[in-house]
Amino acid sequence: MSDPLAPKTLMKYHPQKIEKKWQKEWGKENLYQARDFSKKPKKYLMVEFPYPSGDGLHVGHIRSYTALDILARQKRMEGYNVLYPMGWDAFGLPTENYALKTGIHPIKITRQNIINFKKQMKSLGLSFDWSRETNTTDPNYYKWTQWIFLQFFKRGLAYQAEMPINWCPKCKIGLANEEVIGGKCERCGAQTEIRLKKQWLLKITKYANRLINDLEKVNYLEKIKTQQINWIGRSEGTSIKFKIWESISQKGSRTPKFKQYIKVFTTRTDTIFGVTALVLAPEHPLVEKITTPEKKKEVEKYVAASKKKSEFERTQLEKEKTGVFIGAYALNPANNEKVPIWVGDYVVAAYGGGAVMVVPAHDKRDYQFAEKYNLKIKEVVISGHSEGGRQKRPTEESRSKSTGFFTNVQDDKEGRAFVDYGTLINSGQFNGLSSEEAIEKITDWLIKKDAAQKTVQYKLRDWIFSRQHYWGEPIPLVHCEKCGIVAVSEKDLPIKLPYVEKYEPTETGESPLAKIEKWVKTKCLKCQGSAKRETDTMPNWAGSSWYFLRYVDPKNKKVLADFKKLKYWLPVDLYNGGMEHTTLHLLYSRFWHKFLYDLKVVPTAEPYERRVSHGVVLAEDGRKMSKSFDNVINPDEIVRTNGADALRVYEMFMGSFDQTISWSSQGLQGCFRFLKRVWGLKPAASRQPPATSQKDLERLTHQTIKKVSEDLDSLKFNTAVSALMILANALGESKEIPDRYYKLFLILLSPFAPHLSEELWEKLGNKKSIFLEPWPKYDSKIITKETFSLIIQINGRVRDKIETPKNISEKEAKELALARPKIQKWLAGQKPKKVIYIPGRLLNLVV
RNA sequence: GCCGACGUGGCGGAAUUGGCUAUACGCGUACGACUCAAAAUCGUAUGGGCGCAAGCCCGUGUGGGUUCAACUCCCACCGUCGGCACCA
Repeated sequence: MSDPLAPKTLMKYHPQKIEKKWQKEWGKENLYQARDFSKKPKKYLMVEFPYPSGDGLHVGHIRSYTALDILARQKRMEGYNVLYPMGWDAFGLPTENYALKTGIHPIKITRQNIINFKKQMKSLGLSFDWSRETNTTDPNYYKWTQWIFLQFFKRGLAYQAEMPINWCPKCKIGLANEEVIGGKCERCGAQTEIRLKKQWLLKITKYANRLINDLEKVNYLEKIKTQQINWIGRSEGTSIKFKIWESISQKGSRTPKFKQYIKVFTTRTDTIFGVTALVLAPEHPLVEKITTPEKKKEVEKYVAASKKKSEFERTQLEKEKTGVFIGAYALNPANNEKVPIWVGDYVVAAYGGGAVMVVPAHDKRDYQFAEKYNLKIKEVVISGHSEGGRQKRPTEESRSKSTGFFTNVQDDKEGRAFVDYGTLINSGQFNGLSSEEAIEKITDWLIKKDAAQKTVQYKLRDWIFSRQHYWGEPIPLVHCEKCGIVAVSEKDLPIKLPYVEKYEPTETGESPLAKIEKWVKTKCLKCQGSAKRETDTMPNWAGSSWYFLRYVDPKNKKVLADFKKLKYWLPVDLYNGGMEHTTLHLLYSRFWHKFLYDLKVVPTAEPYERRVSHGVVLAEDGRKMSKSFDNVINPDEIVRTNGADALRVYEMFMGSFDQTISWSSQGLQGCFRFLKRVWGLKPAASRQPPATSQKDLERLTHQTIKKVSEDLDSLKFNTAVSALMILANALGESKEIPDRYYKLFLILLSPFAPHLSEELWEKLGNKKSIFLEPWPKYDSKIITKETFSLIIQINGRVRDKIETPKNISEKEAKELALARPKIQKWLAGQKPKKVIYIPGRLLNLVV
């Protein structure tokens, strides 16, 4: 039985009751609405908007949303005009697949899922500004996605090309290389294959350089920058022309002709004297033209076979390299040697022109290839003084060289190519040069002979932008028999997705939209003749590439967002999301933003000032949460049993924000207990505790203000919570807490556990929300004591501590130390040889 | 294979311009209080070894090194995790 004398305020902590109450209350007051052009300084905080799946909110989402919610609440209390919006990235395959399975229309499913997500978010007390909610599937939103596409098209940055694309036979959809994970479709997991298909592409490569250079302007985590740079993969090299020795292929003809040539890209021009073959990708246009008649059958068979393989299969390093000699030869422009031309599927068509020069002695892949087909191996670089100093393993390589490098490699399947920079041999006039020098000099020499060009290559490829699916933004173009491809008038946007019953993918690989004749048939804008709509749709990356702009002005009908408003709010000050989005999504949205910047539609060159990523939340068993493992944590259930505040506090306390972590139900209970203890703290306005203990409490409170404020700035939420726990423990020790410390504690706790804090705040008799209180400031005078504990070490080991005044001198410290019996014991009569004194820290006596 | 990170109690994790006898905070565990009992709650203890005790010694993956002083810096090795995929 409970204490009959206890007042009503000391009832048990029932989060369920107070949380609903305050969520309603906050909703009424519009506390979280951001004001355009407010005189307060602005702060734009953003989390990645979710894909509203049928599974509902994942506890990983909550980690991210809560973290920035805490910052948003704190920044408001610090006097900022905070924009913390939320929206829905709702186009995409899972919804479409689910719709196909159940027969419910994607529009309906999306609507239901959004309702559920929103309900869940509200039950967590997240302070989003719901008046700015956006949805990528809303025609008023995708009108502007289509508008942006039209600008790309009008400026020649959207183009069609017949592309060898990854084809997912299950989803019946073309995938960008970026979407193929391990040779498998990113979405459904089916093995992909290569197909040729006419596709829309966006010329992201035009922005490659700026996408690298402008990283200097922003504050991303270093590893995120590195990821972006590596993905773009800029490399400077040389494109070398190898003339084709055509006479060899023509029986009877004796005089060699060199009408055509093969362009080969290399970063290792210094190895050109070691070239012993060329290999073309199976897709290379010259393969068909220069293959000799007697080789034709064999080559065709090989090319056909390799087309069936996915890029992943073809490019496995472990896999044996295969190829076929096509009967033709080329001329090495450096030494006029005749080298055989092969076709091999380990060469990637889309990179460097789809042709490589084979230098077996200095490239691992080439070495493997040469070994298999008995090509010549010619050594042209040896280990030695290299001015660049880029040699990675000189000892091993030089040893193998001196003991007969190529005689004993037969049994070494790894290949022992010397791939580092070194000194040139067997390279005519360039012998003796370092690789670095040789690259420059040989390139210049070849350029003079008109046999080479300096070029920059990027790993980054243009973004394949069409999807043959229903649930995406229609591409706003029209195909006219007379005029070709014509842009839809901007006035006619949005081109709405037709509402139909059937939207199954077609066997032909065409979009389901192609079957809807009424929709497809239209008029050409130019000649008024009959025309057909483009039936491909956009990938779901499209809508998410610019949503942060729409939050600024979500209802604008004239432009995608008002320029003045953009100028007020941009850039996004802090953008948080999953590590898995730090290459593709981040790159794509930066690309779109730069394009819009060039059009003077947006005021900044970069969209996000600071980007951080949070770690994944794994299941309790350390595996990924998944229905099939039956280990998914349902947030609704936790809110029901322990309350949103406990869930929030636990998600912040569980570990370092950026690190992967396993869920722990017991950890959650610990945080729930913490809140229960907070609930039970008893403030007392009247009686004051003894002055001394009050002083300690005052100091601890100010220390906590400092700690929590600084930890929030550096996103160290876990240690901020721990500081709050320490303060709560101290408050719990004093029977009656002076109410100003109690209040300060509640304010510090409020961003983390908003409902509980608001409730307790109200119980104190406050009429206004705790979130209208200013964020407290600490007094550094109160934090610092006049005394400190001086560490006394002997030979670097701590042997004693003395509480001394701050400004004690070395001499005084030494005298104090030597007077201590403990120290005398350790010294055993010896005199210190050396004394190290760090003021305010320690005294070390060396004997 | 390449790139990046990391390695601290039974567990999640603190502490790194080198310096408060590393392990804050939380979990777990043990014992105790309350209870007929359990749950909840509260209290105490909790890295290892030796010791009755005072105390001493060893301890941040392993082995070396720099330093008065190393979880923190350097070298080598072992291990774990993440990302990428023959980029010429």
